[in-house]
Amino acid sequence: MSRETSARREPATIQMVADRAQVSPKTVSRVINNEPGVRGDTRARILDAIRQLEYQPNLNARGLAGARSFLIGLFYDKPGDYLNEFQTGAVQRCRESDLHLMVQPLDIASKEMARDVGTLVRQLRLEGAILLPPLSDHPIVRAALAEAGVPAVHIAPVREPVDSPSVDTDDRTAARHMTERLLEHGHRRIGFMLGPPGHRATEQRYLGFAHAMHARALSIDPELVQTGNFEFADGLECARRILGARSRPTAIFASNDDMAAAAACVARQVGIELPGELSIAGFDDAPVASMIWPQLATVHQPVREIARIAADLIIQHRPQRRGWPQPIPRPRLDLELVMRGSVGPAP
Amino acid sequence: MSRETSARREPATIQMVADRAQVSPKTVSRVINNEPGVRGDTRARILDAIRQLEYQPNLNARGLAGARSFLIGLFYDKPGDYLNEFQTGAVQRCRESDLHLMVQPLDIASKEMARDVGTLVRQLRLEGAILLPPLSDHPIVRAALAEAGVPAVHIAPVREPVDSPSVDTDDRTAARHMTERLLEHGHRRIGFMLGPPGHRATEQRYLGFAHAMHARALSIDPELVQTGNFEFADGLECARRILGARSRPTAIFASNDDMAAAAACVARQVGIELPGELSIAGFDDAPVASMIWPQLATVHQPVREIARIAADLIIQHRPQRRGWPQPIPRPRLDLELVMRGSVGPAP
DNA sequence: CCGTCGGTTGACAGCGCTGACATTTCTTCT
DNA sequence: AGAAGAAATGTCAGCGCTGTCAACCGACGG
Repeated sequence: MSRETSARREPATIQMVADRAQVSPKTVSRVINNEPGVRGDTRARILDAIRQLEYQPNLNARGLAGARSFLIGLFYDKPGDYLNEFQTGAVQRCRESDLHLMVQPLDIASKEMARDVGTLVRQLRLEGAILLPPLSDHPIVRAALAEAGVPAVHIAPVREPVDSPSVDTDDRTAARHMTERLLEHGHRRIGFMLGPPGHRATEQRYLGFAHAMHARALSIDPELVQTGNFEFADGLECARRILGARSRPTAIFASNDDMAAAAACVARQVGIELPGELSIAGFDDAPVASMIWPQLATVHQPVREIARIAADLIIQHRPQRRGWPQPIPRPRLDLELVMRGSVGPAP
Repeated sequence: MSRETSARREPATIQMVADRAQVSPKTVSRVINNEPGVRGDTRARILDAIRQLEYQPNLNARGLAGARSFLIGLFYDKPGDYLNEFQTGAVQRCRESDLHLMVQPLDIASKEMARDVGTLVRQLRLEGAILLPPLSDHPIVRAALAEAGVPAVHIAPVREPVDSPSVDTDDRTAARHMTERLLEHGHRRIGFMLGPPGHRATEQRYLGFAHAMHARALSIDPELVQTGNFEFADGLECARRILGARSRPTAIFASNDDMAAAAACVARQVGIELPGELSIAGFDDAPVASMIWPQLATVHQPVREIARIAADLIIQHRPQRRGWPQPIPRPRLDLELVMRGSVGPAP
């Protein structure tokens, strides 16, 4: 018959469903949107018709008529495992509520970012936005979202936004615990690899580290605290500085796994045995943590969980439409240590 | 005044732009859609008005009226670096053409997949879909897409779909070259780690390996060829089998980097020195390849490039709407070897 | 028996834009 | 200058759905 695949049918419309179920389109609409005030048998009849016709409401039409979009935006700076996990969790949660996730990388360096955000947000009429760090602290993004009236959820912001929810993890406590573990293993000279400023993660993790050290009245040698940018390549440099210090540490605590892996690399290069001569701890429990040998002791981040919660906040918020509930929700999750081979007794 | 952020303006409509530019909405529409037949000065006037009003066309309305959606779907099975890179490239290309990317994980095991795809595709009226392996060979997904009449681009399918384009890389040649390098280094007993069946990648990579071996009249010890599933954890098992063989190989060629990393891990565990006693080569040039020590020799995949091409195929296809051009495009990219420390002379 | 009321359902307009086609304006040629 | 044709612009309906509000239904009380 046709040159195209044969089974291709035109999609059903709400009118067709209405006809079949002997009701008005409006009533079908009520059923689709789970509105109350439809008698049980009517609903059943409509549901039947929907099933038979394999009807799928047209999102464009729904959005246009209802001034909605069924879209949530996920804004991120750099791709990576974190994004992957987050995205997975967020998509899952969205699907449960008939929403869709638009991913949008935003170049944090670009000056056009405000425009980008505005364009996206207004074209798509996003119903909400999730900001991954370090975007969660970016004033321009925040402003653009606020101006467009899009409710935003901030993930691990350094400064909690007064008027939007945020989702956090207790990195500080976890870092303290990890440091304590190192101390229990007899380590006293411990190096720390900082992430780039502007990330809550690096701040909190260092604070936890410092807290544990000070609690034991141990001093932190500034030479052993170096700043990286959470990336492996940079971590190499950073690790070389720490391991090249006048007095070498017996342990290094890196504020993420990529940098920890870099430290392990450098150690190998210069012939330091792991974990015999040097213990290394990371943070995040990224895939790489278990892909190197010895495997990295680290702190597990329940990223998917965080994502689900973030998406949930936006979804829950929607029905009200008029600002967030008071007080503004700020869930904070606890973290778990994952001890692995990279940490051993001090030499 | 208001309790919300003050600057919040209602978005402009095409009518407002039309009024301001003293033309009809239709002419504004023409400008927005880059249609010909608008005088230069008129166009300029309209562009001006658009700028002044910061007008952003409502995608829902555009889609509804024009039977479009401005959406391209990216379907994948498992998240990972490949997805990350791909997504990045695809989003970039989409933005250049005013399109948006919807990401959709699809559980390849689930029996509901067909329904999921159908729902998504029909609700969103996707303008095109990109299938990442191994989805690119999934008959149910292919069928669901075809039934909905959504043009699809298949990435590295095992069997090229007759009626849709595909984008490929010449994995076979690259694998042959890599194997030749190993041979040049004096390796004769070489192990190979296969990926899961259903991936073109694993097939082609093995073929290239076998080709190079046979060209030198070298036999392949079946005990040294083990099947993994492209994942690290599984690679550990796989590597143990290979390294536990009666006669140990002097090199291992893994069909992806995660498994190669696993091989490196196992080697370390059992005290085999790298690359002194064992050389390892991977494939993909994933981040982990440079995050372990010694760094992995591997084959670089231009994933973003592939993604851009895939998105481009869909975008280019759109204007015609009536099937793909003949012959159906099947770009195939060449791959480059990245030699790194994990490969050295045979002992 | 009628009025009233809560619960259901429907009529209708319109969301913001574009397709098809009509109309106007400018060129060009005789 | 006038006709014919091309180019530019406009008119109008309608995409598929939902908000608003009106209409309807049956049960109940007086």
